[in-house]
Order: sequence, then structure tokens, then C-alpha cells
Amino acid sequence: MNDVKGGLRADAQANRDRILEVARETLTATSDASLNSIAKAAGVGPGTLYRHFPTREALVAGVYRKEIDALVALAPALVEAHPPLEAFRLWCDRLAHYGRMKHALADALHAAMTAGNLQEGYLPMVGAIDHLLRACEASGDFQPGANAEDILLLLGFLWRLPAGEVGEARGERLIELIIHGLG
Amino acid sequence: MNDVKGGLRADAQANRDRILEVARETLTATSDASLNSIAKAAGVGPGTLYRHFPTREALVAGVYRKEIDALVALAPALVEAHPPLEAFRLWCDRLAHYGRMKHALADALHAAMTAGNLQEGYLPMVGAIDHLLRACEASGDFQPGANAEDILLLLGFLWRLPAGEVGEARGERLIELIIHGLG
DNA sequence: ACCTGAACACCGTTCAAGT
DNA sequence: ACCTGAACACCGTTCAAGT
Repeated sequence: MNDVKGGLRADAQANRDRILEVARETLTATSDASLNSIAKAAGVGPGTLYRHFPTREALVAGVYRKEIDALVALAPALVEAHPPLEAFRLWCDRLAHYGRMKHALADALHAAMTAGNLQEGYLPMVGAIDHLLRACEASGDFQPGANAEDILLLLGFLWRLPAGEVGEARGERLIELIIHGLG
Repeated sequence: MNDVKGGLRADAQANRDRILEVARETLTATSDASLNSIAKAAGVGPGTLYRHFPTREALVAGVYRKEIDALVALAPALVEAHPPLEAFRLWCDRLAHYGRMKHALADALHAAMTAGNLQEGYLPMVGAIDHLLRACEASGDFQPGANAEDILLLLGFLWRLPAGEVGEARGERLIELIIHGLG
């Protein structure tokens, strides 16, 4: 659905790209900007935006696609380059920091979780966490049996941190608490 | 602001009560019901609802007022009646279960937290948790230094549990994990 | 095959006019 | 002192008409 190389006509593809670009800028500034205003800013009719992204979630997911992919790909890389527990910590830090539309992403992920349908971006995310968890279990840092979906749910607090203090002491304190709980 | 015994005229008080009653029913069924529809269902003009509850948050807080108060009052009672760790567990369970408008309440609490202003209901909530934490520290179940605001933030996952499984194994698993992390 | 943009029903919010 | 309800600007969404 987010195929960049899909069979889209050239103009459609251009519109899609422009919409995503404008959406990123706009939603970063004001995470509850209206879809119509994004369409107008992108120079397309509302119907066009709606065709490409039938729902607000779909638009947010589209914007985040690359960052989510990067985050997912990062997990195995970290495990190879660092001791498992260190890898887990680093991944959590990255999760906490990337982007400023965190709230919108959190909602999208939550919707994907509660909807029960395995929406794009969610399953790989769980997979990434699972990868880290198993590494930490193998090294003996975590007790076996932890569920990746559970941990993603728990890590959701990262997006509810007051705006100013992302990555500050508070987030790290709570990540440490979760790690301690897993040990 | 939520004074029931305040200087409200009789008709105003009656309107207020009816609005809260209708809001509870409506929001329990559909947590994103429009304010106008609530006003209409309560038989008042939109302006009247707006006067009593200038914001959606205010309305949600109004509905939850009593339950929040009960939750806050429960903390010391539990500490007196049970061993501290048990009290903490029971309070978390209660937090997870009460009401079905959890999502709306979560948003209101979150708004209160991020706004930084000590909105009604939030501070007492933190106080209740603090009471439990200190008891658990005194008994040696928890290590000292845990921050009540942090723990409320972490417990926020309870409201993002998929609809069906409140109070199910998953919630308890994660509460246990937090407890273990605090130990 | 894709886009435009008017149109629809609705939203939150305000405010003159009533009692 | 409080309420009503019309009004405003806007929202998400649809769909005929265009190219």
C-alpha cells in the first residue's frame, strides 16, 4: 500500500510524495492539523489526499514509514554490535527520540494494536522488540518469557512524557525500571 | 469548580447534574461523542453545556470526579487493611477496572500532566500513589526513591489495553513487571 | 487512471436575545 | 443569573465532472 515503486502513474506518485512531505512538516508543527488543510497546503484537492490515504492513521503511517523501517532494522544491528542489554537500552533511547510527531505515532500504533488487525508497521515493530528480548534472555540479562507486545505497550509511556523532557532523566529512569523488572 | 454545594441556582444545578448523567452514559458508550450531541440529549443548549464545562476535559473530569475521589481515598484504606505490597497491587487492579471511559480519563490525566498546571484530580491521584509507594518502601518491598508521577505515567498502559482484556492476564503481568522493577 | 472542487452533514464555539 | 438556539468557521468525507 505504501509501495513507492508501485504501478502509480507519474503524476499520482508526485502528488503522493508532496502530500507526505507537507504532512510531515505540518503534523510536526501541529499534530492535530486537519486533513483538509494538509491537502490545501500540498496543492491537491481533499479527494486526492483521501484517495492516497483513506484515513488519518494511514497518512501518519505513511509519513513515519521510513523511520519505522529504520527502527526495525536497527534492532538486529544493535544486537550484533553491542552486548544485548546495552542494545536494548540503546533501542529504547532511539524509540524515545525519533521524530516529534510522537503522539500521532503512538495513536497510530495503539490503533493498530487494539484493532487486532496486523497493520503495517506494527508487526515489524513487535518483531524488533522480540529480537532484542530474546538476545537479552540468551545472555541471561532478562528472565525468559517476556512478551514483545507487552513491552511495546509498556514503552508507550515514552510518548506521553511532557514535551520538554524527552530523553531526559525521567524517561531513562523509567526505562531502567522496566529493565530491572525484566531481570 | 466542581462544587456541588456551590452557589449555583437551583435550575443551574439541575442542568449540571443532568449533563453529567447524560455525559456518563453517552461517553461510556462512545468515548468520542460530540459535545453538541450530549447537550441535546441532556435537553440543554450547547451554550449551557459550554458554560458548565468549558472544555471536553472539564466534562470528563466532572463525570469522573467521584470515582477519582474514591480511588484516592482508597489508597490509605488499603494500606491500613493489607500488607503494603498487597495494597499496591489491589490499588492497581482497581485503577485498571474502574469505569469504561478509561480512554477519555487517560487523556484528561495526560493533559493535566503535560499542561504542567496542577489540574483537579491529578494531584490527589499522585498523592494516592505516593502513599502506597512509601508504605512499600517502609516495608522493604520497594527500593526507596520511586517517584509517584513516574509510576502513574507508567501505569498509563492500563488504558491502552485492547478493549476486551481489561483485568486479564496481560494487565496483571505488566503490573507484576513494574512491581518487580520497583523491588 | 487520476484529479478537482463543490457539496453534505456535522463539529466546537460564540453571543445576542430572552426569562 | 442563567438559558436558548441561531450563527460562524471549520471539519471529514463523498462524488459528479473533468482531463
